[in-house]
Amino acid sequence: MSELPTKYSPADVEGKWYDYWMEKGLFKSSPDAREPFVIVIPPPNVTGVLHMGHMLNNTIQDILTRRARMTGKNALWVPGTDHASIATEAKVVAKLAKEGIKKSSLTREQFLEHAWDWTNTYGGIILKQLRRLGASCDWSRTAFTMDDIRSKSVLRVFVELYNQGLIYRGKRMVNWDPKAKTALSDAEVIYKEEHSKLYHLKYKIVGEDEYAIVATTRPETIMGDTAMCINPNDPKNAHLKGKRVIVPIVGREIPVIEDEYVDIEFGTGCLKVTPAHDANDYMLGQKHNLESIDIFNDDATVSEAAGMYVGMDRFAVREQIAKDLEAAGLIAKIENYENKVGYSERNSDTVTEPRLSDQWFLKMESLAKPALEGVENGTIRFIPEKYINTYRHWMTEIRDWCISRQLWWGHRIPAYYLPNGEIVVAETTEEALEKAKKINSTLTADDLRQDEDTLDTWFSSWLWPISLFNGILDPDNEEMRYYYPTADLVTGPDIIFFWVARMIMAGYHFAGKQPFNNVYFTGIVRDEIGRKMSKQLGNSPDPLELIDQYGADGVRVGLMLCAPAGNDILFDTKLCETGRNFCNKIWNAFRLVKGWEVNATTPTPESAELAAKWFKAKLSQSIEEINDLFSKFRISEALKVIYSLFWDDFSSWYLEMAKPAYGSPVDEPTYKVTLGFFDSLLRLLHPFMPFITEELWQHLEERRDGESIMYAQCPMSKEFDNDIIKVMAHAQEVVNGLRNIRAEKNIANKEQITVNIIGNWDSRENAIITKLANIAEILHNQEKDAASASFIAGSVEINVPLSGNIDTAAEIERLTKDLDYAKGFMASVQKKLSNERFVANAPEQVVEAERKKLSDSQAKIESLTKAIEALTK
RNA sequence: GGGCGCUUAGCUCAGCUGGUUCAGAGCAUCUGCCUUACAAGCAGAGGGUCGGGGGUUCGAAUCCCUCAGCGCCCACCA
Repeated sequence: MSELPTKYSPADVEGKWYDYWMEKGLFKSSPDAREPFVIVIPPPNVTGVLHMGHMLNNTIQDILTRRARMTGKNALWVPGTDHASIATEAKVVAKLAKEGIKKSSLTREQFLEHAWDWTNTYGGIILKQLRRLGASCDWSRTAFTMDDIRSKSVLRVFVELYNQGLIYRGKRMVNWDPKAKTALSDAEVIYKEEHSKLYHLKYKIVGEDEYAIVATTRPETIMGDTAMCINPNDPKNAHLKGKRVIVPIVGREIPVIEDEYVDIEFGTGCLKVTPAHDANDYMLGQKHNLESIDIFNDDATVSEAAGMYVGMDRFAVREQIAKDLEAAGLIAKIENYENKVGYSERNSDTVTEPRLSDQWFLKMESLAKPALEGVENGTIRFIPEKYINTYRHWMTEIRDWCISRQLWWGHRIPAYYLPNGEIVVAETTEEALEKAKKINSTLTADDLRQDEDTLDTWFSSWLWPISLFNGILDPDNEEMRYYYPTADLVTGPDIIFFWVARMIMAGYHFAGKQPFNNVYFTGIVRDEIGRKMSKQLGNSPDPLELIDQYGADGVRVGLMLCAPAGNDILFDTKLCETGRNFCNKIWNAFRLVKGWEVNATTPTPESAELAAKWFKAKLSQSIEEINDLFSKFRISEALKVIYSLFWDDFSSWYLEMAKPAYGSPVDEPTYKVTLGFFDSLLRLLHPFMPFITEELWQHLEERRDGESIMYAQCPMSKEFDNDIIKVMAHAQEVVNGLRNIRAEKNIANKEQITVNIIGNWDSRENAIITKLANIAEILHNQEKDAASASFIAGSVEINVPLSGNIDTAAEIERLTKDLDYAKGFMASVQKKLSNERFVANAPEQVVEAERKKLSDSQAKIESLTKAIEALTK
């Protein structure tokens, strides 16, 4: 192996092993006797490309899946994509527009053809990109929210819920996206704080020369005003009771109504009521039986009904009408004002418009109840737990879900209108006709008109953990029984309501059980200065370029090093360097070990034997720690433990102790035990760094065709010798002290030194320090040389006689510094121990520990004092 | 307006049920090394009154109160 290059080259390795895993079918899973472990992927947008958020998310899923596989479970990670109705339809519309084709000039069928073309061209790129990351998904199961099974599942569920009376159609005030020309659910509106203006408009009181002033942020909606409202308890507006006022410019007379909804303190206490364009006004309109004038078209241009400014855009009208009002002297004042403006989640530059329209809704209350219980009673665990609060809050205040969208790309609502206006709901046209015939036997298929709307994308993804196993269409199938409920869900907290909560509801409602046991919420990936990574800002590195540059393993490690659960991730490409460097470290450790010449007759040196004993214990200790961290989903910390185990304990200490002198062969037992350690370390590392570990594991010894570290078992911790760990820790302290003296006294590593040990000494340390600190001779309790340097390790003084000149003054200064510190330390311990209440109240162990501290520090002070005395002679 | 969370070394963060794993890690900085696995490396070093104030306790980074700053989520105040 010595001919191996000194640097690890991911490009030569990653593709090779991914192909191997695929060829040998190692990602595949089917039900068997083992315990199942399932993760379903949060389906990315089918036409999306991989960004850093996906990288993080999927790295975690892969780590969990690979680890489960290595602990004997039948691990399955199911991949798939989401049709993302609004986003995809918007992209297709934009593409057609570029080609000079208007959506309105196409039939639904023609448009869908274009959409499918688009999907087939760009679809699934993201899944291919995931392979570069090393994702161990069972690709043979790749699903799409609009494929056959998933589509049928959606329709089945719609019909079922309709029959259960949970789905209804109604005219409601909904959030409207005037660009996509569709309704949105409440969750799809994002409110942003904005600087706007508060216009104080003058409404002339009929029959008087006085004006009532109304404050509004939306003067353009005055064409839709059908009342003015005051609070009946408002003394300052009492004179308006029963009056009528004239809408400025429009000239329409409207009544003044009274309702306690109005905030007396806001503005003048007068509210203009526009029932068609504000949710609250709509409520007032219903209550007071007001006329409703819809002054906007579906694209938010002014409609004929407004009677003026027809065809203008809502924002242009606002400016124009402000000017016109000003000119007419009907504006009392204009103030700067901060308010929240709603934007469409998927068309982020589009301000949503409250709009009255016929939509389909799903009643949520009964669905929410078991879903809330499942999380509260711990059946479903949230990591981190803080999101339980968020979830509870939303679930208890849940509102009905607007599930219809005025789009073509999606699952068309399986509702059919009869000529008399009645509705039948059925999974297919044939069934619908049958049902319709029961109402009117003379009807034919042509008499039925299917609803034009499609369903919210989330109405398919909420079924994902069930529909992936065909659990909607065939609830009691083998896969459902085996794989459901799934183990872990890994997703971002930003879709806790959109997706997580709804999946839980669907899980209990349709499968009778929770869809998953654990939900791991990742953080949001931000750049070095804390900004969310986004295309617009251009601050998101291209994940594939990162992989080219640092290797998939390097990027994975880089991401995981900064990714504790639930915390945002400030991502810096520097971290990928750390990851890449770690790959090199592993690579070079391997070069060292595999480069050893083995000799069967060489006896095992004591240092190597001790090192092996120690590392064996250290390994078990670390495995325990790692297991514990994994059980708490502290994946980032688990990686840090393994990282340090490999770099510090294995490479810096173990290998240095075990490696044979230059040019000498290694003894066989040491070689074998070292390979064994390496094997264990690779297994521990594999979930995090799949490629390099496979490459080296395959080199470690001859492997059968089809064999892979993917199925090697994760090392288990065994009972370990704590004593040897303590002995080593002390020896390490001594070695560090000696290295320090070398550094300070400029003693080259090649130059051997003599050590004089004063105090109690465990002879096992001899071999270790001799090997690591290049020691010629170890003396015990010898008279100290005047020209020598000392330090204290534990309660032992380590004295190094220095043959050459020594800066006595500097040495005294150094030792005095140590002495002062030790004295101060002892004083604080004494103070504690002389405090009667401490001795009386603190647990025995703690007091005992303090006593030990005291005696240790006394010994230390004694040694230091002697050392200083020796120098001052 | 309600809720949640954060503030520890120059930077990013660990620090679980108060007490030798309590002041830590990585990166950055500085010093010395091309020591035959690794300069993408090795060996050292410096650096923090744990956001401010108060309290509980024998003992507080850790528990409580309060103030300040930051972030996120929810909510129909025009």
